[in-house]
Amino acid sequence: MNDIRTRRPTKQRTAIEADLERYEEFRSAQEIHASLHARGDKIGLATVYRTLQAMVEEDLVDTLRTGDGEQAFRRCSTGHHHHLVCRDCGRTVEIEGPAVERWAASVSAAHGFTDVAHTLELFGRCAPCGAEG
Amino acid sequence: MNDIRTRRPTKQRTAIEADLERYEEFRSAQEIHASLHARGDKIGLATVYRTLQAMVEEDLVDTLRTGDGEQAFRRCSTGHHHHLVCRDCGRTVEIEGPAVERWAASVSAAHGFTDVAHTLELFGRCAPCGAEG
DNA sequence: CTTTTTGCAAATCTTTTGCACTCTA
DNA sequence: TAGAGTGCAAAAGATTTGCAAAAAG
Repeated sequence: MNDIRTRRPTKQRTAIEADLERYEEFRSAQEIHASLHARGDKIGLATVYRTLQAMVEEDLVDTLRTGDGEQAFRRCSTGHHHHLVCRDCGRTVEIEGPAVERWAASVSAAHGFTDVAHTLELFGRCAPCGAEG
Repeated sequence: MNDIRTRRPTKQRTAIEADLERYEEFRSAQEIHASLHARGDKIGLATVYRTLQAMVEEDLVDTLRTGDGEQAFRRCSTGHHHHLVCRDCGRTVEIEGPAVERWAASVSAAHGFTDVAHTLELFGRCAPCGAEG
């Protein structure tokens, strides 16, 4: 296990951070890798994975699994929130749920659990897709 | 694309349905396959995948991705609920969250989404593990 | 007898790992 | 120079697919 604070600011790492900075939404490691190559940064796929994984551990990026089995990443946004994803077109809406946060905290406490985190994603069909479907 | 209604009730399909019936929680295809073999049903892994996939399309089973990248399945349950899992010992508590269900419904509606499903899991440390940790 | 379903193995795809090499501190 | 970080290719794991054999209608 590496100490997070000893990580070196390499060209690759910097490029990945910059790339993440340019996007708000979740993208798969493969997409980020492609994005980097498109910009001319020849970074190995393995490095992208390793760096992204490290960033997750450093709490610099959020991660989730797509319904497709891919792991997706995005830079940590300021506020903690969840997603409402259209299962047809992939359109994603960020939603905040203070109600859910409160509920999660109280339920956890009621069962004696501490240090609780949660994952919550909503999948549905957005208005446009529902109309044409 | 096959017509759902023309699917034949084979021994394998029946065994998988029976196995799903015996469990309430989500299990990976691999676990279900192992479970079947443990009971003496020698069903090919590919068949398990194919059948499970078909059942998802028929809305007979729910599916989600684990943080591990595996796809998990369970029979469509009568009572919808979530899980509070101890990240140390794995102890799992089933929790119902009418508040969350309501919240999810209203948020979805507010954004014009229909046919919305959600996944919600809580991960923390249970009292015993927190005490000794 | 015709068509669907199965099993097996090979193929895919995403992610991880081994290792020699490069670059930073 | 020593050790962290990288690239490449091979390895792992989960899931899918091709195809001939078996089973259902």
